Amino acid sequence: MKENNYFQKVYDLTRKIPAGKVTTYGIIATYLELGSARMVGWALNKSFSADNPVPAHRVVNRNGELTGRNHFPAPGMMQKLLESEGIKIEDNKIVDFKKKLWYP
DNA sequence: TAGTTGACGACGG
DNA sequence: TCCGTCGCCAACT
Repeated sequence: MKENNYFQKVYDLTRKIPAGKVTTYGIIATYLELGSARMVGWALNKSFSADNPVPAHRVVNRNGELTGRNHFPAPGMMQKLLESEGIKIEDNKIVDFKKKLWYP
């Protein structure tokens, strides 16, 4: 049952991100017309309490930095998951970020 | 009820 | 080019 809550939209969009791709808070915020990228981060923060798992590790900030990894159960989990999907991480940043970037 | 916080982004100096 | 500040809007205390 989908609700029109804005975090539900974020969850839904985030789940649509294909493996091996990533997107940014700004893109999601703009696409969903949230008005501010902070809302996206907040929604994902609550995603840990959501029933459905959300691949929040595929969402990074506009620099391609894994700023959200500190909010994961394990700090290294985010990088590990991304590497498992073929995304290389270097110094907490995504290598070839532009190539890995996914647009809704 | 009001104030503060927050996984960010854009702009100015 | 790098650092600092302001703005977004909703949720939490």
